[in-house]
Formats: sequence, C-alpha cells, structure tokens
Amino acid sequence: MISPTIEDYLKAIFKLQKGKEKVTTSSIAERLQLSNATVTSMIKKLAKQKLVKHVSYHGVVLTEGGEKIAVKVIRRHRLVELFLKEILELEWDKVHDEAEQLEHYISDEIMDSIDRVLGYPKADPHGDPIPTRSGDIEKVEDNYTLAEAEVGKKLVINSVSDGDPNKLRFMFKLGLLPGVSISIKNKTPFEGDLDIKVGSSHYHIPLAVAKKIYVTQIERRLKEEEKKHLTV
Amino acid sequence: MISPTIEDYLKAIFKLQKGKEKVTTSSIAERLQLSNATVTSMIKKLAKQKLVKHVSYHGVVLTEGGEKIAVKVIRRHRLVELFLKEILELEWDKVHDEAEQLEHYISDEIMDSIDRVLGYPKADPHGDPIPTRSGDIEKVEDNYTLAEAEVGKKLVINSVSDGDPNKLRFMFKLGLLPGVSISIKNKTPFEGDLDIKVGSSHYHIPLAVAKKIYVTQIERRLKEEEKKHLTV
DNA sequence: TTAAAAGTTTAGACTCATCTAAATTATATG
DNA sequence: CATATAATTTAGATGAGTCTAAACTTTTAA
Repeated sequence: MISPTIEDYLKAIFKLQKGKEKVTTSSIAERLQLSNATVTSMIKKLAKQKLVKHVSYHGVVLTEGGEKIAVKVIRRHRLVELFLKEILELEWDKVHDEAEQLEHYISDEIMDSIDRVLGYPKADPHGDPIPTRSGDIEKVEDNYTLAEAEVGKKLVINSVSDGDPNKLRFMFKLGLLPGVSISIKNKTPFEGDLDIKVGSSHYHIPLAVAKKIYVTQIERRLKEEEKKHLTV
Repeated sequence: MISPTIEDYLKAIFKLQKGKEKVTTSSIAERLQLSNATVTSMIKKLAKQKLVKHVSYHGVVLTEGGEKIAVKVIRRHRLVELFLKEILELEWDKVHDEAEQLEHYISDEIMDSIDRVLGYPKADPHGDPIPTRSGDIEKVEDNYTLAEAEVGKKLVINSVSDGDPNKLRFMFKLGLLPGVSISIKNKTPFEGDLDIKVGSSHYHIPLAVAKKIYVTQIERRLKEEEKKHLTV
C-alpha cells in the first residue's frame, strides 16, 4: 500500500474494535504495516479532527463521526467486491485486493448505481453483511444462492443480483424481490431448473436465474434471533 | 485534484503534444494548475526515468516509454467513461470527472473485463477513439448508434455495447460484430424497429438493440481517408 | 513493592511534492 | 544588435507522512 489514507486508518480501527480487544497503537501499526511512532502521530491528527478519542498509553476508540466514515468505506468495499465478481466476473481471490484500492475513489453516485445494478444486496456471498446507505449493519447469518438451497425449506430472499436487465425484469415479474419468502418444490435433475412457490403462485425458473438469487433459511434466521435475545 | 501522479503529467504532455505546439513548462503548469517551478522539478524526475526528453528552456517531448503510459491512461479513461455511461447509467456530464479519478486505479484485468462487457468499442459516443490494448489509436471520424443512422446508407459497425448477455447473444447470432458492414432497409414509424441487411441476410431488430450498436457511414469513412492522403 | 520487560510517545531527521522569489536564458522590439 | 520583456530554472522554505532511536509510562513478576 502507498501511504494509508485517513479512511484506511478508520477502517482498521473499526475492524480491530470489532475484535473486542482494546485498540492499541501497535495493533494498528501491525495491520497497516507502519511504525508505532507513525501511528501515534497520525492518531493525534485524527483526534484533533474528532474522528477518534485517544488517551495516551491507553488506546483509541472511534467517535460517532469516525465510525460513520469507517462503515461507509466498508460498504464501498463490499459492494465493489460483489460488483467485480457479479458484473465483471473476476475471481473471488482477486477481488479483495482490487476493492482495497477502488474503495477510496468511488463516489456516492457510482455507489448507488452499483447497489442498484446488484439488486440492493444485503450481504456478499461470503456472508459478510453490506452496511446500508445510512450506515446500519444487519447481521446476516447465512447467505447462499437459490440454486444451492434445499428443497422444501422456507427461504427468504436477501438479494437478487444481475447485470442482465432481462433476468431482472423476469424476477420482478415473479415477485422475486429482497425480503420475499419462497420455497423450492422440486429440482429437475441435471438441468437444475427449479419449481418454486412464491405466495400462492407456483413458477418454473431456469438454473441461471436461481444462481442470481441469494437466500437465507427462515428457520436458521429465527434461531439467530433467539440467540441474540439470550446473549444480549 | 490532489497531487497529480506521474500518469497525470504524462497524459497532459501527450495531449499538449497533439496540439502540435512545443510543449512548454508553463503549458503543463497551466493544465495541471501548478507553479512552473513545480513542473520543472517534476519534469527533471521524469527525464531521469526516461519517460520524457527535456532540453532546458526549450520544452519537453515524451519518449516511447512515456507515450506508452500516456496512451494506456487515455484508454483507461475512455473505457471507464463509456462503462459509467453504458453499464452504470451515469449522465455524460458527470462521467468525465469520475473517470479522471478512477483511471489511475483500474488494473489491467479489470480493464479487459470492462472492454469485454462493452463489446470492444473502438470509440466513445463523443467520437474519441479508444486506444487498443497494444496502444494503437485509430482515428474514428464518426460514431453514432444504429438507431440514429439513415435508411439506405452503407454502415460499418464500430462496437456493440451492452451489459445484457442476452442482447449480446442475439447480436452475435445475427453476425452483428465490430467491423461488419450493414445497411438499414426500413424503419417502423413510432416503434422504431429496424429492418437491416447483413451480408445477404435480412433481419428485423428491436430499437433497444439498435441503440446498442455504434456505426459509421462508410462514405464518410472513405472521405476521411482521402483527406488524410491530402494532408499527410 | 519494586525492578525489569513491554508498550507508547516524543524528538529529530528524511523524502517528497509543492510554493515564492531570485537568477538565468530566450525572444521580441526599437 | 542591444536591451527590455517574457519564459524558465534554481534556490530555499514549508508541510505531510514516514522512519529510528531515545524517553517515558504501564504491566508483569520476583
């Protein structure tokens, strides 16, 4: 990396913070491959700009403003990753490094456009949630394509992603939109086409379409909700 | 702009060079909004790297290596512009500034992918030629969509551009590929669908497809060739 | 409880891209 | 063709981001 930007510092601190541990100068230095001295002086500047709170010798915490920026960068990163994979068809192992560069140079307007083309996804295929435009991060427990889902289980659509307006229009017509509940009635062997139920309607959809619809099993989703209630 | 990169300097020199005039320190400074002193010292560095030839007080010329980089940046810029317009559907007036940023952070692999998704275009809709992967710049005299072309004229396809694989497949099947000659036999009023002739075959194509095919009138193209012969 | 070890900050120096002002070189005009 | 004017380069300063080494604070453990 060239000189990390302010965004890189804030993102690093955000990620370290999620690890629950106190965020130290040296942990940031480690992550960004810089000397401790460099990080200390940069942290002082960020503190002056009210992006972090810093107590000498005792670590760093993001302010609300700092966190907002960090989350925005993460949103850009994940959407760009997904975009590179889904629309430009790059391999997963390459998209991370590319996104690491691009995340700093994508305007809000381009972001919105990418979000739209991808069908407003809630998570990337790794299962990492994509923060919303307003900065909320919803936990996504599970996220795979309809093509991979089990027959019979109740499913909910997380996102429909495609660069192909025709497929999109097809999905819209069938009511296959984020948040909608569906289930698979049958899978044709070999071809892999699916019979699905949406509300009270039954449809037959091609495999290519099923591969572009990301879903979660409702049972698991509920289990996660319970877990949350127990632990919080 | 933040501090211009080496690529920005080379691109600026390339463009000034096309204007035929001697490229002076001050013309570069003007273009990049820097002081003359700054440009002089930067030019000295570029000269040390063999990217430009500099004779004190007498101007600057790109070396072969420098020109190669400049052309590559211009290729990235124009492809990114077209991509933002065609795939992400941004307005033309916004596309330039965005591309100005992004052109420095797009890898060769992403470039190839964008080129493919756009159908290997030879020019952007402004008519500016897009340099090839190997750095050749072909003059493109004229470039508009098939939807806008005149009935009866002989046309040649410059590019077929779409994010939609279905449309692309449709075009391929009909042999609508860059370099191919076609003509319009008839336009349906209102709907705007077209009857076209490709080789000895006749087809009927929807307006939506015609809008994604960029063409040049063959007569004009010949005229341009003549002009070249006269002036060179 | 205190001394050694570990972690953090400060001091001072370096490089880089930039600037203004002064010095130098080229060009244009009487 | 000599000199005034314009253009270019050099000199020296500034601010940003980085480093190493020294100074300082906190933690650990005898």
